[in-house]
Amino acid sequence: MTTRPPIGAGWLVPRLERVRAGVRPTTLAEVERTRDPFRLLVACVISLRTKDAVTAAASARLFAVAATPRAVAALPETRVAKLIFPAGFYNTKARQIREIARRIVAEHGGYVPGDRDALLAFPGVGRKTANLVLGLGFGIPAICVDTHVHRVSNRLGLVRTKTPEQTEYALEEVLPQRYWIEINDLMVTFGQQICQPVSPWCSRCPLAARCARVGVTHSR
DNA sequence: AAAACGGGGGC
DNA sequence: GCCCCAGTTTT
Repeated sequence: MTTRPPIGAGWLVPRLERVRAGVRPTTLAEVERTRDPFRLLVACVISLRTKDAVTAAASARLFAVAATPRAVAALPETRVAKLIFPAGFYNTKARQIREIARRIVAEHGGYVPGDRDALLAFPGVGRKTANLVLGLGFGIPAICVDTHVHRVSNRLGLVRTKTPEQTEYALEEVLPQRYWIEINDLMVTFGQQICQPVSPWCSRCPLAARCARVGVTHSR
């Protein structure tokens, strides 16, 4: 039984940054270069169970027509649905997006609230979406755990958790707060390019030396 | 904790 | 056909 030295942020983060520097940004990352909380919020809702390229195209079409809560709230639900097609769940999402826009206008003076509980109260918004909006849109430290962040964190041995919410809290203990906002983007890129769900590229992974490889049976 | 939601795209 | 997808909500 060999004890592996713990992976510290000072070791981990520069290597993840190198991975990200080596690849062209994903289409969804381009969308999320915006700091506009409303666009981030809507793009996040659209992204649910939908591939990032489809999400990026869908949100771009919607924002070309309506990019503010007031403008989106004024659109008929069917119009929103047509604009975000072919994102998965497009009917459900159209209703949610419009309802979110309506409530931002009615309850928050037309501006996305920079408050986690207020964001979570919107339909279709969970911790992942709320934390991404807080981090990227408001600069409020938050770790946004999607499937990539959850899988990668556990596979590396950084945390040992069952649910994404547990991962969020565990990562807060492991990572200094200054990394909380960027760690999501870093790990997602890493998870897409190297540490894929099945058959990850361990042979070209800059973290392989200290990876616990939890749950990895086949690799390249 | 597990299933439902609910649908296109890629192979 | 079958499996995947930068989750959320309900049972």
